[in-house]
Amino acid sequence: MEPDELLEGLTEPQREAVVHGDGPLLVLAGPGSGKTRVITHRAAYLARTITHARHILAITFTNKAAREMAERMERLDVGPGLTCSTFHSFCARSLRMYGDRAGIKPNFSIFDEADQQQAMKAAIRQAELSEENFTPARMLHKISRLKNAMILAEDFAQQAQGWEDRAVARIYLAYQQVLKAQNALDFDDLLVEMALLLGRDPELRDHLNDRYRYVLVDEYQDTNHAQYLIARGLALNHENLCVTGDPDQSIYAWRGANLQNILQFEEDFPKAKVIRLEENFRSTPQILDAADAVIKHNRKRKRKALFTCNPAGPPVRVARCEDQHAESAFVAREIKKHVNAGGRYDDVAIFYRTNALSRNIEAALRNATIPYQIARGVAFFQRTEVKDVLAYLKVVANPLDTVSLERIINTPARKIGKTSVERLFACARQRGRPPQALLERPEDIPDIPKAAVKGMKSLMSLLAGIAEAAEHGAVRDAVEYVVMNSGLLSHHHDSADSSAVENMNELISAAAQYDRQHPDGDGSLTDWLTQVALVSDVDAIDPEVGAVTLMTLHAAKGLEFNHVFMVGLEDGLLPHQRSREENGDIEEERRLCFVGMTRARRALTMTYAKWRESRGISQRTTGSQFLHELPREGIEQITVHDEEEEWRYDREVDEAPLDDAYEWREGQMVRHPDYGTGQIQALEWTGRGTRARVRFKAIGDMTIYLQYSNLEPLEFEEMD
DNA sequence: GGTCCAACATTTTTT
DNA sequence: ATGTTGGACC
Repeated sequence: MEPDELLEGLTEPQREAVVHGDGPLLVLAGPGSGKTRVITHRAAYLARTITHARHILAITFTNKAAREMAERMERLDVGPGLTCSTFHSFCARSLRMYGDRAGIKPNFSIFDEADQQQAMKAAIRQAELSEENFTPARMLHKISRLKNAMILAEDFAQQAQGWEDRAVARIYLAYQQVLKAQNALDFDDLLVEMALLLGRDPELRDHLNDRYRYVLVDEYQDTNHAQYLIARGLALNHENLCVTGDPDQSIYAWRGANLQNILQFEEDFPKAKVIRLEENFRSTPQILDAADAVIKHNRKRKRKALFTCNPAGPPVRVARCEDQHAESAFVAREIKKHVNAGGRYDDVAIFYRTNALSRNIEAALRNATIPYQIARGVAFFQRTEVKDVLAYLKVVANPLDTVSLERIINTPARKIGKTSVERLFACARQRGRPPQALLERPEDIPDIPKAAVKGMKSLMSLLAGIAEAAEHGAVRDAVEYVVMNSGLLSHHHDSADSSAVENMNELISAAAQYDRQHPDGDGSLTDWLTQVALVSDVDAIDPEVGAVTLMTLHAAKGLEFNHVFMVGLEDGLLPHQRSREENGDIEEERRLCFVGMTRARRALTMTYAKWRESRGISQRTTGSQFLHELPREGIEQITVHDEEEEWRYDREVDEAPLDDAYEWREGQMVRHPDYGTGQIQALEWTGRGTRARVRFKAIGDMTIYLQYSNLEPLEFEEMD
């Protein structure tokens, strides 16, 4: 392919971004503006003209995005040696290669959430604080935020003010000690250590700068400070850093993403060229207008002109449903209609704010025999039996990994009781040696019952067998060896949950697939474990699987579907209640809504339920304020009733102003059990919920919180 | 060491 | 309402 062919069919700004040669480049790309196309064509163009594929590094946030990008670049014939990777896997790989320069052993374990939890419990104990007051989950979150901001344990210990922060600092220090002792890094450490390494080791930095002469970071608006330092460090010498992103799609501030990274790019890199991609090639004008109307309500925002030349499509629909059952049944019915009219299941996606909302939808889809896939890739790897198998392999790969050792030492049972385990760990601490080293001679550990000694010996020979299998064979062989010889198979075979055995077999298949991807024997157990540790929810989604896709709004970023349903558009759900509480950010919720809406190509349906059941109780809801922010025109309203097991809905296309879709609106007549009838004068969304100023006929103006009052909307004919 | 029951919380979003 | 965890009991 000739370089010029790569420019065919591109708009002027797209073309400019593709041909931009050396120097920093910021591509501000609105939703559906062909960003991925620009990135892939740019990489191919660079590889064709001024560099080689092996000097190009593209960093994304999910494996799925990395995989897709690599495939698309391959199709453009970019050449061999290109690196497409997520931040985390790039860091993990680099640290395995170069970490020894910073005292990190190459076989380090990567601790997932459950592992972190265990390590944190140990740390809290070590810091002599109670799990009651310092819950592991909260501490992990706090420490994660600190790490994302590159505040190390030592730094924080120095600056911590007040009793609580000083306690957190002690826990942070202890936690890092626990990880260090186990030769383990958590997700955040991968970034932190890489950023530190780049900062402290100029020689390595130069080496990497020379290897990766063109660095490309996607979704730059979601980078945290550590990721920012990594991107900068990788491009320090050549400044060939191309970042793409959209401030309006920043949805990870809660996880430490720093919007300033993208907003201040031009100040960071004064020579930066800035290109705006504002033409949308994805959605209908109705969808784009609706999304634009919502996002315009954000104050902290740079104005951006979104436009599309796409032909008009059906109106954006807002469906008010009686309750969550009516809602999910409506969605299922609409999907059926779509398919009966010749549409495909994989045209359709359903988004929700919280994972808990998927349950109803799933039930309705199953009921209607609609095939669906759900973005829950990590769930598989969190299954007990899968975690067990992996823990054996992790112990073999990294003998210092005590969290994993503790998991498997007596699973399946080999007569090593809780007390024996405690004595083993106590003895290890006392002698300053790792527990697994003591297991070489279990009879030397004081007060261990004979049976336990025997169990420890059999565990050690099992581990030796796994190590042997891992050394000589493919990863598949090692995994299979664990499943076959650990006793886990029979342990789970007669358990009530028959899927356990299937899952272990599936894990073997996953390893086999990995082996096939590494036919030259360049794969390794450690590498596979890394890959497995870094899978994300969306990674499991196959866009062409012939099924409806279910996912959270967060997971939806970067994807697109012909028909999108967004459910649960309710006050407290989207925007989520938590965004109202301390340091919450309602604007981030609005961006989340914007991201969801702009995933839709042809059709967008937003639903909400008047009654929603959560935790066993049904509660009256209020429509999301974002619905009120939709434009006045081009919206179709649907009311979904629940009538005698027959789901029916009425339509009022464009006949009434949008506000009629909601029972709570200015001018609405209402009845209060104590104050009688009145009219809503004003509505306001506050920290405590939706607040209405009502002018009652009998007593005058009152301020009422909708969710706490038994206010009832009155139909026209009911008014006195 | 395994099973069963009761108490408990339910995590917004995730690499 | 439901799933998880911890403790009591076998």
